[in-house]
Amino acid sequence: MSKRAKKNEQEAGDGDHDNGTAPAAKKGKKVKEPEAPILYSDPPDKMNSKDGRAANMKITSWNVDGLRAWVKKKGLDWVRDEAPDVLCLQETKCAEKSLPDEITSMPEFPHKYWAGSDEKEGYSGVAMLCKTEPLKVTYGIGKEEHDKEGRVITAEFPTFFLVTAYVPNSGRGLVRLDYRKTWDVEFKAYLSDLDKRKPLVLCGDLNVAHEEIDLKNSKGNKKNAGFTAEEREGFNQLLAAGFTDSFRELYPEQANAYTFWTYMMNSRSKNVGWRLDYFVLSSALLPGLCDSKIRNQAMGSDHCPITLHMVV
Amino acid sequence: MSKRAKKNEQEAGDGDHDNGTAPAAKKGKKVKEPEAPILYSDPPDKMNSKDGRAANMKITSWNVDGLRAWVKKKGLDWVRDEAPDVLCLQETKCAEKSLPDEITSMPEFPHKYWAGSDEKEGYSGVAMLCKTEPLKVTYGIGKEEHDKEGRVITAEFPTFFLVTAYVPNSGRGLVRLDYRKTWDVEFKAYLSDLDKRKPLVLCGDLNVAHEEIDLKNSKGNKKNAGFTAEEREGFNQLLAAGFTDSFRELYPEQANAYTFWTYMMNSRSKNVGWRLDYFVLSSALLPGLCDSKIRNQAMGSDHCPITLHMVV
DNA sequence: CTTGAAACG
DNA sequence: CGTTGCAAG
Repeated sequence: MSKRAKKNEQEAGDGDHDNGTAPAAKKGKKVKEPEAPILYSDPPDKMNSKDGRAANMKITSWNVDGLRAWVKKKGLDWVRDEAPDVLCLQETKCAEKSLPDEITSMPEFPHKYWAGSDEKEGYSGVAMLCKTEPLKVTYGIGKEEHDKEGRVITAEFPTFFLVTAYVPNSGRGLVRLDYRKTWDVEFKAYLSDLDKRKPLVLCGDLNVAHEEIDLKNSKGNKKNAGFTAEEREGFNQLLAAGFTDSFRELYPEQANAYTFWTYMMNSRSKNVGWRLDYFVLSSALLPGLCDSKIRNQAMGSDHCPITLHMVV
Repeated sequence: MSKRAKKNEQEAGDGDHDNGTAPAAKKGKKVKEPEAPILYSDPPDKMNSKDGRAANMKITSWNVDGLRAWVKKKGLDWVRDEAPDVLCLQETKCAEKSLPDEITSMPEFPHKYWAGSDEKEGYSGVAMLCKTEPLKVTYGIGKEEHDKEGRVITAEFPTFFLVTAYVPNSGRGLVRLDYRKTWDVEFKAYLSDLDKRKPLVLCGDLNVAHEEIDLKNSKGNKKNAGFTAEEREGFNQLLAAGFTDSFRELYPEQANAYTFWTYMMNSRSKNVGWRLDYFVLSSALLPGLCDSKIRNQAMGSDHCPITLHMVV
C-alpha cells in the first residue's frame, strides 16, 4: 500500500462520524478487495440479573434519523416484534402535528411523549412511548439555553427515572464543540441531581464513542465530532459521577460493536461504525442489570436500536 | 350540484396553474364519480405541407421540470423513439457540470447548448440539442435584465432562426406579474428584430394559455398565473406582430388539448390541464408547416412534449 | 448518503 | 405533488 493510500485510510473527512476510508479509487488504480464485514456474535438475551432475578423491564432506544422516513421503512414492524415496555426515539425530526397516524395510534403504547425543536422544524426531537403511565414526565434539563431543541425527556417511574437524550452533535469542523462542552457539563449536573432523588437510566444517542474500541477508525477520527478528547472526557466525567455504561460493563472486551454507520461509502455493509447509543445506569441499578443489547440487524436508520433488560 | 360545490369547481386556489377543482370531499359528503378523462383523438402526423412538400425538419420541445429526474424517468428513451432533428428542453434546473452523462454523451445530438440560471442553482434553465450544427447560437435576448435566468437560446439555421424559451412564471399571488409584463414586451421586440433578418420558429413553455379553449377551468383561473388578462394580451401582441400559433392554426376548434397538468389533485388522469407549450411561427414559414403535435402520452414531467414538422 | 424544509412551480 | 439546492448529520 502506498504511503498516500495509507494516509487516506486513517484520515477523516471534514464530516462528523466519518469512517475515514479513502474515497472511490481513481480509474485504473488497483482497488482493494471488499472484505467480509467484521461483526460480533450475538448471544441470546440474558433475562436474569447476576443475582438471579428475572428481568421485568425492557427498554429500547433508537435514533431513527427522521421518524416519518423510518415509519415508511417499516421501523414500527421491528418495534412490534421487539415489544419493549418503553420505546425511546431520537432525531424524530417531526413536529407533533405531522406525526404519522401509524405511530400516534399505536395501541401497544398508550402513553406517548414528544419533544420537538422550538426553532427549526424537522431538526432534532425525541420521543418516549410507554406501556404503563409514568408518574411524571418532564422535558429538557431545566436550563433555558439547552431546552430549545427537543433533546431530553425524563419519565419518573416508581423505582427509577428514565431519561432519553439526543446529545448535540459537535458538527463538521467541530463548529459546535464549544456548545457541546457546556452541554456535557450541565447535562451531567442534571443527571446527578436526579440521581440524588432516585436511580436513573439514561438512554439515547450520546454522540460520543467513548474509547478506541467503540469505533472502527479511532486513529483517523481524533479530531472529528464524536471522538474528540473533549467529548470523550465529557463521557468520562459522567461515569466518574457514578454512572455505568451498561454494554461495556457486560462486554468489556467486545470490539466491532457499533450502533451507527454513516450512510456514506457503504460503511454499514463493511461494519465501519461507531458506538454512539448507550444505556447508562446509576450504580444503584447495576444489580438489576440483565442485558444490554445492540440490535445491529434492524434497518431503517443510520443508527440501529439498542435494548436493555433489567429488574426494577 | 349545490351552489357551493359549483363555486368550488370554478374557483382557483392561490397557486399558479391550478385546476380549480374542489379539494378532497369532506367525509360523509356525496362524492362525484370519477369521470373518464376527456382526451382528443390523435391522428397520424401530417408529413406534408399544404402545398404538398415533404417535411424535412422535426423539432421537439419539452419542459422537463428537472432534467435529472426526467432522465431517471426515462425521458430520453422517449426522445430516442421520437428522433427529432432538434430537441429543445425547458426547466432543466441543472448546472452544466451536473448534467447526467446519458444526455451529455448522446450521439444523436452532436451539438448541444445549455443555458442555466446565473444566480439560483437548480432554477429555470433551457437547452437545445441539434443533429446538425447551427450557423450560430446565442443566449438570452440581449437585455441584461432578462438574461440572468437561463431562459432563451437562439440557433441560426440557413433558412430560419430557432428560439427556445422558458417564459417567466408570474408566480403564486401574481408576485411576478409586473416583471412578466416587461418580459413580454421585450421578448416580443427581440423576436420582431430577429424576424426582420430571417423567419423564426419560437418553441417552449410560454407560460400562458391563450384562450378559454386552451385550459380546462378558464372561469376559475382568470386571476391566476398563466391566464391573466395581461399574460393573454401579451400573447395577443406577439401574434399581432406577425406570428402564428401553429397548433391553433391547424386545429382551430380542438378542445381538451393540453401540454401541462399540475401534479396536484390527479389533474393529469382527469385531463384537467393547460396548453402552455407552443410552436409559434413567422408568417413566412407558414407555407412549410406540416403538423404541430401534442404528445400527451409521454410521461416524465408535469408537461408533455410537443413536436413540429415543417419544410424549411 | 440520507433526512427534512424551503423555494418554486 | 414534485423538483431542486440547502443545512444538518
